[in-house]
Amino acid sequence: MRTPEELATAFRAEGLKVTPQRQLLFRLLHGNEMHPTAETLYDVAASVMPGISLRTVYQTLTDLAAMGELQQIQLGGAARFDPNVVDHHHSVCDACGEVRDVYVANADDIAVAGLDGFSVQSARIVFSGKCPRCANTPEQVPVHQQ
Amino acid sequence: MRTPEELATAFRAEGLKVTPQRQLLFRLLHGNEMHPTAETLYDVAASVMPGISLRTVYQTLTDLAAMGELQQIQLGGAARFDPNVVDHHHSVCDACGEVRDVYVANADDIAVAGLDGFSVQSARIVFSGKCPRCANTPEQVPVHQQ
DNA sequence: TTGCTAATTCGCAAGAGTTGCAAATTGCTG
DNA sequence: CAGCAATTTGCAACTCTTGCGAATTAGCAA
Repeated sequence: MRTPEELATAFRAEGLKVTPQRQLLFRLLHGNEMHPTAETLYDVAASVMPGISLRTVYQTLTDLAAMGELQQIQLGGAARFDPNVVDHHHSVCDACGEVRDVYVANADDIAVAGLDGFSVQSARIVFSGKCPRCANTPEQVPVHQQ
Repeated sequence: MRTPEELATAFRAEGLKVTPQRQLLFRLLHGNEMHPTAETLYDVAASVMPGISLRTVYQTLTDLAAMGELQQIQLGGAARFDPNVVDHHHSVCDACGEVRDVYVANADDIAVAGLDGFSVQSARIVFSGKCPRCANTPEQVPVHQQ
């Protein structure tokens, strides 16, 4: 995702308005590595700007995703949003639900059978397992949030 | 997923009962390559056994998934269920929503950075793009079902 | 600066997908 | 064949997300 300033320009260029709500969300998302859900982001936003609505957060996230500034991750439950649009993948801890970025070096080298004629636009890998923290703490209730 | 007969035995071995509803679902799922949702499967089941409830379909799918007989695929929208538990991955058509099985030969060879300490239990790849049929029919309304 | 207009915000209702619950039913074991 | 625990069902409730309409507001031009 680009900087809040660049996004402001990009939004105006598309005829979209740069409201205080959006500026706040731009700032909260920029460089954010927590893979927040709409609700999580809303909670943080609301603590800074009490009147903001969850509806607006959804709206802005949708806009950003449509502009390719955000990657939307579906893992079951609420969608996660990732401002990191560099080619990368994700790991998900089965115990605590934490999502982290993972970089796969030779992803393009994988040999594939079965997609005859299918034109691949993107490939996304999700690694499931236990994060270092949870690997040592066997029984734990999934939090599904950071 | 094992055969309906083997599943019947396996269920009884776990103290679970083998009801007509479950037997029907076992049969409908065995060798099924359509990656149905719970609702889709329910529709087919109900056409054969009119009284069956959607709740029971969810229940049985959950049981089978917990026993490792079914792979549950989250792509946004309703969950898909795949009785193919051989190591494989999936492609999803952005236009029609069709899900197909994809076999990745050297999936274990991929070099990964960023999962320091994370113990991977499974890796799932989803390829997005256009299926052969939709690649030639540019503008189409997504059906998200077969 | 002012006014206009289209975009946005916000709250609520509604929609999709899924799960909890309790009463009635039914496999399975002895 | 009796008894019990598992299952089935229907419904309500719950989570996540989107549609809608009225009130507000950013951005542009004069």
